[in-house]
Amino acid sequence: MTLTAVKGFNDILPDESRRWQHIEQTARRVFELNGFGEIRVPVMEKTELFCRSIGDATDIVEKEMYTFTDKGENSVTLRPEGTAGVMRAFIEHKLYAQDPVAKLYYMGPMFRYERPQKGRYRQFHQIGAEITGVHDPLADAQVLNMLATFFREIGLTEPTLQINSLGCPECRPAYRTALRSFLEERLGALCEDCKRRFATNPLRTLDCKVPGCIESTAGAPSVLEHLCKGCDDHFSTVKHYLDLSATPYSINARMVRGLDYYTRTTFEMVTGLLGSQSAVAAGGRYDGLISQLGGPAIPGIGFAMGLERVALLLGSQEFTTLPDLFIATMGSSERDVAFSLLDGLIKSGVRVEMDYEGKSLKSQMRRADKLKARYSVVIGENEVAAERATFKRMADGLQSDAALTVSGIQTLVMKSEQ
RNA sequence: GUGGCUGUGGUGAAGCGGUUAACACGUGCGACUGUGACUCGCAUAUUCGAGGGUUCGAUACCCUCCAGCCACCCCA
Repeated sequence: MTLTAVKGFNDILPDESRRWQHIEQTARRVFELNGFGEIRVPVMEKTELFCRSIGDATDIVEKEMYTFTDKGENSVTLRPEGTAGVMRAFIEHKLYAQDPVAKLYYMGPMFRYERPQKGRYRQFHQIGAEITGVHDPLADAQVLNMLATFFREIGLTEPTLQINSLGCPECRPAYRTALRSFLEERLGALCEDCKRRFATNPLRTLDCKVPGCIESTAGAPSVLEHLCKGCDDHFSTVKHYLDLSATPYSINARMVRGLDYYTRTTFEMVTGLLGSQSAVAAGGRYDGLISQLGGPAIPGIGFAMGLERVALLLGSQEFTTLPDLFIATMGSSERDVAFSLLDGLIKSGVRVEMDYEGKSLKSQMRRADKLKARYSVVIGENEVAAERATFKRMADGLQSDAALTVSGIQTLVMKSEQ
């Protein structure tokens, strides 16, 4: 093995790729039904965009970005997430000017320089959606409901919705202070990581996995009890709408997000089936982000889901399409007829296969079987002369005679579809 | 960035100092010279992640490196 892919960058082979297409198509259908339109933004942005949106002090920006200087001496970065780029485009094209409410979705590769592990790669893929311009909790509820619907449609019951509110710049500082003084008293009992978190990001101690920390922080003050009137009302209304739309959820007051821009509603779709990668999709409200990026003071809410993780949850479900017909030929003179048929049938929407290399009939039949073709037909001199052939239904070996023409075969194949 | 585990064919793997590197699946061809699936036969790793070392001899033991996986950190 001389030349291999870059660490953490994977090839998606056809079988896997079909599973991905199924996920993408389902997302498109559900999102479009909700009135979202796809936006396609570049995979690379100016580094500054991510520093200003995600937050300079976050791990993503500090140590996980693919940042380099291009030939024009500009610092550019392969996008580590989607929202920042979408919001940059939103502002750049003044989308708010033509419609106060924008509903956008996107899908594509993201890049983070992390140590690869199950469900986490350096190039990974996300499908995300954003609503901008709506303060009302109805937007939160629609986004959450849409996400839940997506998972239901894709056939998964496993990831479950957890919601929380992180408050706003009004009430969060007070909560931070309260939490900090609570932690300060138990600092000795916390793990090394949590001692560090106490200084850098005290909220993070709440989702530490070390048993000792879970125990010591059990009685920690809850964000939800420190919300200001506005945030509290907002959260209640979100819950109200979720109940109205029968969207199942649970409240997790210890849920923390890794990006600085989140305010108020935050949420995750979590699973216990992916080891440590429990978050399959996550997001939240970001009321300050757009203005922070130099745009108008417009609120937003959105989420992103990890395609690799959804694909893992779908497991080995197959999404292959099988050939309708395999054409076997006796000799080289029949291959012209076969190829013309193949061409005509494909053009009329029939999935056909034939042998490429003039192999023995036995080999061709074996291949027909291996490809799981529904029908097979053998074309020899007699068939060409008579313009009729015997078609064999592979499943049970039943043979039937039909015209050796595109329309003749098409009817035969279509007829047996029901 | 830190830790643990693992590296034998297309795949799953046996072998743990001297073997034709077992077996199974897969793949190709044939038995059936105009028909697949079942069965049977043949073929399919000059080589055991790479480089050193120990030894008469190393896939096996030692060292280094590399890769993969999983976990931590963090995150979708």
